[in-house]
Amino acid sequence: MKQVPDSITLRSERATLKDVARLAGVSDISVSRVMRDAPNTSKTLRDKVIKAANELGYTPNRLAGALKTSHSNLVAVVLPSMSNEVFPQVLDGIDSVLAKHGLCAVLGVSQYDPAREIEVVRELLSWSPMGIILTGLNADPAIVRMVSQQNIPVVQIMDIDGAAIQSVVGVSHRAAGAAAADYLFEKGYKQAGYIGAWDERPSRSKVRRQAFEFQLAEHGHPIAAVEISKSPSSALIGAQAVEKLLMRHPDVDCIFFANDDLAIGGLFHCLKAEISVPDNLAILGFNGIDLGKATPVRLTSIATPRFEMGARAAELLVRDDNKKVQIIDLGFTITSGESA
Amino acid sequence: MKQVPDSITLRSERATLKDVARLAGVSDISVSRVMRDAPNTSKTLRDKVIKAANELGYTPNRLAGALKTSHSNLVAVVLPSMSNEVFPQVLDGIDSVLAKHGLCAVLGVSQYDPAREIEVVRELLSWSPMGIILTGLNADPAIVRMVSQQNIPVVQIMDIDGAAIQSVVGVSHRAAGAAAADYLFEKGYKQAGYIGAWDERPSRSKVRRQAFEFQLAEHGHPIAAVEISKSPSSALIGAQAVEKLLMRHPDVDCIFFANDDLAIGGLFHCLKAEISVPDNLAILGFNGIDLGKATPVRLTSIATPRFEMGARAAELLVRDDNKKVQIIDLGFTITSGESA
DNA sequence: CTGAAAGCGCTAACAC
DNA sequence: GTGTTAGCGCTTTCAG
Repeated sequence: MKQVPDSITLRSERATLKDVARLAGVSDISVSRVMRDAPNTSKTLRDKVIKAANELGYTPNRLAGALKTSHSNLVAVVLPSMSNEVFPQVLDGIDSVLAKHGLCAVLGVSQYDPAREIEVVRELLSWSPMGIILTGLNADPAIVRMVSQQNIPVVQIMDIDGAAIQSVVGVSHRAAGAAAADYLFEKGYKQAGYIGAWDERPSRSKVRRQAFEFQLAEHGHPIAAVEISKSPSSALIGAQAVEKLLMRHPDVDCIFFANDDLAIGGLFHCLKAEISVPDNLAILGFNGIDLGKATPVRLTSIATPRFEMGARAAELLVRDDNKKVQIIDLGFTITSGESA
Repeated sequence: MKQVPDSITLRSERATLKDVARLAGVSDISVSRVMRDAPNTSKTLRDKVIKAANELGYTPNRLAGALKTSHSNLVAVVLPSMSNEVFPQVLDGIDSVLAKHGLCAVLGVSQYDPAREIEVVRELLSWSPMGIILTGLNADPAIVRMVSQQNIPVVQIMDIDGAAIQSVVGVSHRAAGAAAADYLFEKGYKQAGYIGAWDERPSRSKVRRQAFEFQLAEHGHPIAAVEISKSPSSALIGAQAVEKLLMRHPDVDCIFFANDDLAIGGLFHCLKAEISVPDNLAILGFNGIDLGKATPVRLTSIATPRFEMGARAAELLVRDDNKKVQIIDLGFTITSGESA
């Protein structure tokens, strides 16, 4: 089959460093040096190279560069879910810092599936990222092994209660659960309920609930009712759960929710059913999302610094030069709403 | 400086294909074939290779593979923002499809900054992604040039009103704006207001507003009030904007919002200020987020298929084999709430 | 300050 | 079915 000669077709293939070198009349390596802002390049050389590069619309091929140097500007980010607002905000924080440093996030979403998480990590590591961010501390041994072999910085986020691979940026969910119990106790509530969702797949929510229950018992008022939905969290599920819980336990005077989505749904249910909040029923959320500041009855919640968590994790990756392992507890704050 | 001999230290460097080949007693290429499920490999060979690979914890180096073949399993995804719930949901849809095909998203967030978007695209393209997903149709010429040079499938999402680079998956924001006007007109409202935010940085919102205004005028009831906040969208801003707008234009009987965050904030304001919705003021949102289904007064909104938009875009990238350019209008639906 | 040579780890194209 | 050869595009030596 006769082909149209390449020299005549104008369809420009991606220019390589060699092309730039030829056009600029210098050697390959000089182009490489200029493109990387390496030292030892004269102004005249730089000008020639940059002119040629622009003319060709040259984009360095990071594949080749990274292969040679065996480090890339990619950062592997493994998150369990994208469907509530928590992890996008964490990712936003991560990206905000990576962007400043010319780094790039490669994303893996495990959907809370441990087997899938292993595959995702394997996949991401095959790109020789310069670092990896994992969610949670309960990483599978296979994951621990893989990331350790790569000799790159590892930061685990969200949680600080447990054994870390290297560095950690998170909050104590055990402490948060206990704090919820303390808060409600101090406010004088005696019949606490708890509402969760998605069968507690996010294991951190389970830890919070258990700490909550434990601390309630310590105060002498053990938990009165627990309602865990099978569905993923949403306001609608929260509303339904409150209705269900109150039906079975009308004496409950306060509810701690696994997250604000559920809590806001619960709040909406009360508004509609004319249950006075917090007088008839107090509502305490978890996460401290912005929306809670705008509800007719402002939501009281345990606020976690999600954006900052991502940002700090990314910062740890970036300047891991000297200082090694760090455990950073970002803490939580109880936001003063009107619902509890 | 004397170094500890490598042969004595146990710190395992990352195993290469060669290492596996040596251990398995076969040639490099055989390992390569097995790892890629390439044809022409006997069962015995496969067993030997897989055993050796597992023993060494071998992970293929995609950098090298992609360099050689000049196509990777990376997909570049460029989004303008991560801070509301729209784009995370789109990303969720994208990832859900990519994951099925062993592909991996490399993320770039432009923060609605055109200059930054160019840099982000350049950065992402330098990784030779197998395809790229861009947000919106108003791509900078520099971006058009760069992606065109790469000879990879390009899918632009969110919008369909305009000139595409290749394929498009989105909705017509012009039509959505007009539909909002029609809907409110048919319901009998005569004094429409509009509330937007963030100086209309998401240009699609501006298109909606303009179409809304145009269509209102067509119906003989030109827009009565417009309030565009400088702050990013949030429920709080929506509440404040409604208050401000009503102060200046007490006669307004319905408001179309740039998005549901603002609309829900507006709704909350009305609940608090005891403005009856929709009797005293009708509220129409945009996006159709889940939360609107749980509010005490359910939100009427123009729902867009965000997850599906991402998913369909990813699907176009994956099986772009034969069929070339496609323009997919996913359409919108007016969700029947109680607020308008 | 600039260039020449070598090779990162993998895989297409061809032998056998 | 399996192995050999060559080279993807870049950057790290090491010379000049």
